[in-house]
Amino acid sequence: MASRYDPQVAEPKWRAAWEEADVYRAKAPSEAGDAPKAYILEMFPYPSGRLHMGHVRNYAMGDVVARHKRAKGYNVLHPMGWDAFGMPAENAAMKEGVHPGAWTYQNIADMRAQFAKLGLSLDWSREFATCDPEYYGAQQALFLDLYEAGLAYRKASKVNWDPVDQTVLANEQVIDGKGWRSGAPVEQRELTQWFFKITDYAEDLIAGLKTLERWPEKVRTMQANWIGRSEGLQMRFDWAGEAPKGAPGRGVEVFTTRPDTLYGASFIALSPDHPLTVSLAAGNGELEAFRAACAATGTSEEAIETAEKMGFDTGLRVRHPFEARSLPVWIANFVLMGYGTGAIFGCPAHDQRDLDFARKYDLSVIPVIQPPGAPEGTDNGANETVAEAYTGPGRVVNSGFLNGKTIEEAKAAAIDRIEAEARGTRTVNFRLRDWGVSRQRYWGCPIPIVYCETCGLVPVPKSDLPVRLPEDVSFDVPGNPLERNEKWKSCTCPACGGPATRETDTLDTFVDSSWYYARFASGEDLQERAYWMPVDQYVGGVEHAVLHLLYARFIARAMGKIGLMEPAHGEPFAGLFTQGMVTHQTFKDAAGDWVRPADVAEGEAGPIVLATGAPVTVGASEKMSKSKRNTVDPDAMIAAYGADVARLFTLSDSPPERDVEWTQAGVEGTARFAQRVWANFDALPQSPTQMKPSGEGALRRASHKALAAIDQAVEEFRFNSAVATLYDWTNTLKKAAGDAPEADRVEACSLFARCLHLFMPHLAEACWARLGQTGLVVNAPWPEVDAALLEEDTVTLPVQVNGRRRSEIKVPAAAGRNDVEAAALADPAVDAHVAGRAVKKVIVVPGRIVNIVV
RNA sequence: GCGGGUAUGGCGGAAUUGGUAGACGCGCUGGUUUUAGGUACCAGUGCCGCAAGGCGUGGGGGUUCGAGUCCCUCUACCCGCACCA
Repeated sequence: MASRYDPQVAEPKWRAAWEEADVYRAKAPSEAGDAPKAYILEMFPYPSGRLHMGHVRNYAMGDVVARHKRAKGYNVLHPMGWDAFGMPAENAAMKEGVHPGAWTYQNIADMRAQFAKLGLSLDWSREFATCDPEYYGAQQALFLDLYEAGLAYRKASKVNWDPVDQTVLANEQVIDGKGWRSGAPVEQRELTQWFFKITDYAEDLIAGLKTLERWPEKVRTMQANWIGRSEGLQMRFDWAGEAPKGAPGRGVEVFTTRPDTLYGASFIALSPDHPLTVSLAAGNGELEAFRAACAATGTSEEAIETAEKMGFDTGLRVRHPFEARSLPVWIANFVLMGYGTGAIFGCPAHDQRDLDFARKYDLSVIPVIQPPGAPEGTDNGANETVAEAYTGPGRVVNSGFLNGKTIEEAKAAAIDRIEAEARGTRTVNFRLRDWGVSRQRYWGCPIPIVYCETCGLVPVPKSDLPVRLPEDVSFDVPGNPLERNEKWKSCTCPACGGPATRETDTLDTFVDSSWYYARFASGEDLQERAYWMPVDQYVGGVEHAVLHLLYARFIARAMGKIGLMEPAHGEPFAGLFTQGMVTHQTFKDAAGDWVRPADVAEGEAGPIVLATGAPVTVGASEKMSKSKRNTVDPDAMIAAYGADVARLFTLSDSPPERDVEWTQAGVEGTARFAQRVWANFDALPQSPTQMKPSGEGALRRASHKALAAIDQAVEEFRFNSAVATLYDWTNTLKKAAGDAPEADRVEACSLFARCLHLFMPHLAEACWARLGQTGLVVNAPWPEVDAALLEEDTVTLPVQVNGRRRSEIKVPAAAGRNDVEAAALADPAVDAHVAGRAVKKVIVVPGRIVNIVV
């Protein structure tokens, strides 16, 4: 009587066995022997309290890689922890009156229990939460080292202020002019803040991208764009005549990437926030009003798109560097203070913004680049009807000593001359700004600095770390509870013992996640850290392409500089894989409210709400979210189908980098697969033979081919293909049950169980035990492919006539070209299509195909 | 605007990288078991055609004995950045 596999019974049993044997603990470097190391890491979760299907997919992928490496004899580190600081804990505190710490640790406990049920190959002995004082204390020490090294500093600057969360945001956290968490329009405020000097590494962070061969091209490009390196010239336009009162220097400094178009310059434009603009505006009501109008323009995508070019003529003039003429100095709303020098020269013929501006204020347009093949004197800008600036390639014209040169030659020549005349220098500019890390929040890592009335800014001595968060805090009013907590705030100065106050800002939570991988690797032991780093395979969502992944690359370099990590590990993640989301069908009722997919049934005239019969409309399959009511609870799926099925489904239907759609029918298919697998093992004799298989039976060939295919697919992150091969193999095993020798079936099942274990570890243990194995399959070595079995004695070759498949022939694999050709020509179906015509050519690709050309 | 990507049956997708297109799964059709529904199992399923055969990987063109794969060109959609001089 065939038995069924019951995951509800089997899964807890095998998890207990793994735990008892402590199978997933990484070996210390000294115990690892000759085994190479593999550090496999998935982005650690925020402890929201509930696991979602996206987590399941993410961790299932990392688990496949970790198990594969373990089976192949690597010493694997596969840790897990919690990215535990952040706003949701404070929001919960405000809403429910619970302490953020209590809320967070309860969530961690809940999620740890959910994680346990998934049966992941995690080494929990290294678990920590970033809100543990041991962790944030070590982070405070790291901060002090950065301060010592000049990589952390304090300055007053305009910052992005989120009025809802009442905190400062980094540039990376402002999306389309809005706070990344609150969605509130961000305001500009002048505040004194802590910054990390990420710009010191701008060049290195760009250069390092080239070495990251196992990163997605997309992520590397996004980072390169974000850092925004551009080569050009910073130069001065000297004042024509008297310098304006209070103007620093001998002229206006501008940055340009197009020094080849200097002869096309027709105006200078300053940012509304340029220091010269500010000084000119003092006492000038009209200019003040202009600046105010510029500041009022929003920073959203739409506002920028539709913003009218606005200008203000200062009446000042500067000299052209190469020609005896002068240019007007304007103030223009489209010039950003935050990039370059906050001033530009305008070349309307070859820059669209400059052209828009010139047309509006009737400034001259001087074409200096002639497109290739254009006749002499072609108008590409001067004519007032031309509305598009020419930015393509060409030769320089109307440009004195630059005439006739290519754009690249002219750039070099112009820079050489400006440098020779000491008016400027070749410069590289970056878009990247320093990372503002101060947050006016409670639930974060306190910045270990005090302010003393006599000594000023004083770092907290390392021996006094950690600076712990106070427990007695209230969240009844908005703002930072640390700021209001006088008892915590006031302290004595470590230097003079006099009265002092603590820094009340905490660190951006992205600081927490930018070095946790190093902490997992070793705690404080730098030798062990050097052994494990870098992370060999990192797995996570693409939404962190510029935030977390850029910060982590920076901090890894900074840790190299201050001796907390090998400088060679400046790239912390040697391999990166960004997985797609889990989506699910959405439905709405007549009122436009979201309806849970589980409440929908197929009615006679389309989908209806099961309970009421009311019609619903079908929406797109979208990322699971509470607001759209299309989430699927992993716990419910584990209860219904088992963890193995939930895990396998998230990997089976789509390539891992793409989104996968959760469907009920698909999950049921996966559950059927699990039963088919078990049926194959259950069909073996009660005491399977221990005889070695021999010979070259079809089952043995098919099994070794499948093994090789799965091995390669897993290696290349093509998990969906590996799963398809497992399905296929299952069908093969079933068909072979009647006729293959028992020893061959046992061997095939043994290979199968070890492949299956990457994806369905619990079921694989049950299968392994059914084979009479006494050990655990998680400890079984990866099977060797018998290469001899991959080669066939006879091959079936398709035969084409004029490129169309007409027949197939069976020939010995070792047959020579002439024999294959003769066999093909002798085939009756081929002969019919040749139809007596003369054969011009026969192409024989050994082992592949025959093509007869007539 | 700049950058990256995708396009294959009713659906998700596969194709050893230039060599039998559609593996595997879902769905669907027919059958067996079942009191019935469901489950399970068996067979079939790219399109047109009774068949022979023809057509077929977003559109058009090219290279080749042979193209989903390489080249040119066009189109649609998705993602990221965006007044960065």
